[in-house]
Amino acid sequence: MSVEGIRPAARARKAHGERTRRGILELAVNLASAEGLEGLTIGRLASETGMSKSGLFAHFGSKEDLQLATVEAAREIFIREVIRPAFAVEQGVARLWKLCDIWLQYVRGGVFRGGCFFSAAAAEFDSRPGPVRDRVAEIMKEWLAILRRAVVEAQAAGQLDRRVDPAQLAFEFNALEMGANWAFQLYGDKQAFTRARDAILERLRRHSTKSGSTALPSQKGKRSGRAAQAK
Amino acid sequence: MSVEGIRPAARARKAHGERTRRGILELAVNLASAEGLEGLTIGRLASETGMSKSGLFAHFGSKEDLQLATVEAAREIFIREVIRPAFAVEQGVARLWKLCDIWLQYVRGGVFRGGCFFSAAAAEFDSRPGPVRDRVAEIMKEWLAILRRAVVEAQAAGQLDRRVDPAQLAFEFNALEMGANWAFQLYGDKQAFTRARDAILERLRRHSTKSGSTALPSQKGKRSGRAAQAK
DNA sequence: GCACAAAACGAACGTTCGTGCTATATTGGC
DNA sequence: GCCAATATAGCACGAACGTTCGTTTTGTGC
Repeated sequence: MSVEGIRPAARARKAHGERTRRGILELAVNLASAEGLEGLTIGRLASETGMSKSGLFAHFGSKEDLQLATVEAAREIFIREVIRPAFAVEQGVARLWKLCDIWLQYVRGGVFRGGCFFSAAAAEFDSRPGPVRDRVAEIMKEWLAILRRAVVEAQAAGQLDRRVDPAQLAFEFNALEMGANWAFQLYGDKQAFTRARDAILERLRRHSTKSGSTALPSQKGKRSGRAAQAK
Repeated sequence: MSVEGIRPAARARKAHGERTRRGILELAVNLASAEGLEGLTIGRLASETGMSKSGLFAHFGSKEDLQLATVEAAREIFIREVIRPAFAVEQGVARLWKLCDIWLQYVRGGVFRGGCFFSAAAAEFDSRPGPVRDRVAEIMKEWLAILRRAVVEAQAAGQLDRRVDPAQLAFEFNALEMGANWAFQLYGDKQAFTRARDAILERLRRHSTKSGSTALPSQKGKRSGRAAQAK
């Protein structure tokens, strides 16, 4: 049923529909990051796009499918905005640092209206079993794995102390980032980004070998590091 | 309107109602920690308590009042379960550590079905202005202030390096704790508690003076610290 | 220009939500 | 044991939810 046995001949055409679908999802991601994936209502989304409820609904078979599509769209944005730029940098401490730094910028810069989409989605669905929860958990595991791998690569390159546990460091960095997101969303506290940044940098510096620490930004005055960055 | 101009004469009596109200809120807190404060529906809460919707509703003037009362009830539980036990310990590094340790235990032990009530509530309401959001933000600020003050006291007692920024340390500890909560809720990963614990302890030890470090648990083998703790 | 499928629409469905009204138990003070 | 206040129940409401249906518009291949 639904969109399963697609349309053998058509399919290739799919002229206009794909574009509107993209447009819908773009809006959906932003709405959901602020109001939650459950608070993302079809009526609201319809009026926001200027479409009718039923017209919009036809693009997805059910609300759950809409939620899953929204999660997927958010993942692509995340990859484009965070992962890709960080992977443009060479392996090692440099990339590890870039991953964290860009993440903080991506939240601070308001790529999503409600802060990190996945932090919000994870909190919302962590007690709500189902495909949405599963997919969100999977995606966040991907992110943690990327962080962990970056640590391992930095160690392999001789830039990071081999005694640090990659999973432990990934956990800590992720926690600090999400902590900054939390403080910013709840209090509008931009200093939280500096705090997370400082904490991560401090840890990176402490465990870096001489060759690794050249990949880190130069140490400015202890206080408030790079406050001028995005001002 | 609602419960504003209360009941001048009565009020003092308030015989039976208070008990049922307590009972309702106890259930409400647990439901809300799992399904969210918005997902906490009056009908659901009524059937869960065996009351009628309207009977239950009469205890609170509106859903928002119910949410606020639920938040307050959660705060009291948090104080009883975390703050009070930690304040039974003497000021200084010992209390600071106890605050973090008990927090982790309180989440791990499942005091609330859905993990830390306030992490969930903050994530849910951070983009939803109103009294509920304000109150939640206020309560979390209290918590951060308690952490910060514990750091200051430890410094005043000469147990902690005076150069560390109390707000920074409070931010980091809080982030690590919430990170552990996140990992546990999403993956059931109990190791996350060990990770947060290790990270916090490591930081405490590094900044402790000789007299301060005696207040910390003895350093067991680097690996997995106190895995046996609650098993 | 005709035919046909994709895309969008408008109206309605059954449910559930929060919230009022009104009536009936239950209770404490005299 | 009565009275007033409190506590709970019953019922109905308007709105919003996700979803379905039949119809109309739109766009292209022949």
